[in-house]
Amino acid sequence: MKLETLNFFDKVYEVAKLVPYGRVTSYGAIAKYLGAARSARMVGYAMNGSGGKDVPAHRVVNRKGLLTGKHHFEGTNLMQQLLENEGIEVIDNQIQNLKLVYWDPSVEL
DNA sequence: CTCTTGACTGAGG
DNA sequence: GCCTCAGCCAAGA
Repeated sequence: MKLETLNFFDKVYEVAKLVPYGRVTSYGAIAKYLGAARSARMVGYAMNGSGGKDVPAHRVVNRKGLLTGKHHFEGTNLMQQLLENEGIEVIDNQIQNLKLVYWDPSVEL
């Protein structure tokens, strides 16, 4: 594929796919890793197109570990279910022990 | 080109 | 720690 095909959105998908099982990261962390630290919002915006792709969007939350994007999933608790299925404790859209499951691409990679 | 939108974030009170 | 405000920037109309 051409480099030009790797748009901001596509890069977001690539990084999202790199998130390990049972871990989560933030929009800002991904943005920073892509060199667009100020474009955290675009990361989330990009995830709109993650549907139909192999992107584990449920592993991407905001910096507080809050499932702000759960409304973009089918059910009302699908995102939380997926996370809990990976061993991540989630209570009321809030990830517990965030530090333990947090994964920062700009650090881990 | 301009204006709006948004799954965010950091700073200030 | 919580709430509010403003800046950020790419995409779509």
